[in-house]
Amino acid sequence: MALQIYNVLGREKQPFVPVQEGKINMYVCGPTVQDYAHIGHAKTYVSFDVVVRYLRYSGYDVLYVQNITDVGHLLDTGEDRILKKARQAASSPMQIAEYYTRKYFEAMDALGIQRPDISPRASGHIPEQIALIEQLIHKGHAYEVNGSVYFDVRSYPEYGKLSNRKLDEQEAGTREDVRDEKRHPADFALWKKAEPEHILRWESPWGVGFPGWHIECSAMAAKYLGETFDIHGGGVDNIFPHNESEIAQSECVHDAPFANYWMLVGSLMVPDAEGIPVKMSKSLGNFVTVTDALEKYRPEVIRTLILSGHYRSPLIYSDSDDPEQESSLRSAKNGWERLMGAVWLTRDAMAAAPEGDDGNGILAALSTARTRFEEAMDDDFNAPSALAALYELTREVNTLLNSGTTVGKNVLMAIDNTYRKLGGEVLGIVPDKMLGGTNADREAALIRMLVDMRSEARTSKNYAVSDRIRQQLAELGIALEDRPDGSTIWRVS
RNA sequence: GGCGACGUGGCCAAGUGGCAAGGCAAGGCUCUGCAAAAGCCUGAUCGUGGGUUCAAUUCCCACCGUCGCCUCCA
Repeated sequence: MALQIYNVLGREKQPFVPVQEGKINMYVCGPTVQDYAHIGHAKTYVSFDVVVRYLRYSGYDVLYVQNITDVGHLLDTGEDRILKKARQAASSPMQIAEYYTRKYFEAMDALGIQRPDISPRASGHIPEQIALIEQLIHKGHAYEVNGSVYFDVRSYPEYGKLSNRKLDEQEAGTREDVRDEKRHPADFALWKKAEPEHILRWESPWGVGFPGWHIECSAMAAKYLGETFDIHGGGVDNIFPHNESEIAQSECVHDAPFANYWMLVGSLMVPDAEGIPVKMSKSLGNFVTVTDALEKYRPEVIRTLILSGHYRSPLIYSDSDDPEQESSLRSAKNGWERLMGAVWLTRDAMAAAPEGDDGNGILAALSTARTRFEEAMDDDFNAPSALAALYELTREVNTLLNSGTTVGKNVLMAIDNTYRKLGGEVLGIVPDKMLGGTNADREAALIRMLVDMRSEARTSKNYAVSDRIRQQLAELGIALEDRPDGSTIWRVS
């Protein structure tokens, strides 16, 4: 089956047809770098990471652009967020933005998210934004008032087509101070005049000021991907006004469709005091940073959790050390460990396996798994269904490898390759190696040595020694498992 | 109030007009020096009430409930 994508523009699953055959231009709204990245960001960016990985796996040449918004947005009070933060920290705004930009990349890297091909900064594209605004004014879609420029929503009849909103049904804007300047309450700022105390400021044809929130995405998407590109992604919470306004600006400037397919990711939810799920967000203060989550769980586990739900659905994030309490993370961890158990078993067996095709009955299961996996992913990137294909394969692999029959090296390599491709390359939940770091090989050899010594102790029924080795390794996070054939495998727990 | 999404076994979660994937948890079993792991077995009238149909969890209507957006948010 060919790739189908649920297009928010039209609200239906559609066959995917790129502008240029074999090539995909894709833009995803990035973060505003004004605080640490939390698990909510992780959900969105892991989801698109897997989308990009799968598209590449499918043979597409993908150009993936994700912006960094570092010019700040307006607060209700009219105060710039980054500016406010800078004042608190007594640093310059760009210093704050740079700090959180670095932290953002660190967090995403740690989650195994492949970097976008281009991560353009809004602050580095002020001229492009000004150029767009000038064109909008020239074409009658925007107007200038007192050094600020607003988009005239009534000049664009399609305004609201993404979020299904009608102008006359919207509540009037609440920002009293700016409402007077607007011709229509739904008009939004393209350029804002900077008050004297506002440090983030740039020269423009309308005086000193700073760009509105939505224009940077229109400017950078057009610059790197062209007037019309294939996929635009982001979180659903930005469907209005942000995404809607991006479309309006871009289509009015270029007189061409902006993005052909809109993919919006469901929000990450966290139970409140009553156990009712609410969106994780900075303003509610109910967020868990990526860094904190990674202190307790491996990145692959967090990815597994995120992929256990469809990208469009909200996902409940919960964790508790109390075994009686629900923990979606613990669930994900246990499932992931079972899957990885099969992977380690396969790789471990490879070292001593005879050449040949013994046990090649599993090849049919590998083929089935791959087919089911691809069918799931082709169907609007149905990761939970794809994951299920991997879990079913895992049962068959475990059965084979625990059956005591000989399995040839070629067959083991085929199994490993399937996990590497689907679980590693596409989903990013199957690491290449058990251990990371520069001394990984040496460490593995040392562990192997202890395992061998323990085996000798067991053979001579010196269980006091063998159990002590196992116990002490366990305390270091290395779990040993004795196999029916007398061998022992180890893994990081 | 407007717009949108959703309600599937204890929890999470796919899915289809025709006997309801998968994961976690629980119980039983097999294997085992112990441990661990793995495998097998056990469970759902798919929110409620109508309607369409030979047949609905799947389509339509109503209702109840939950969440999101409408203000900064991925």
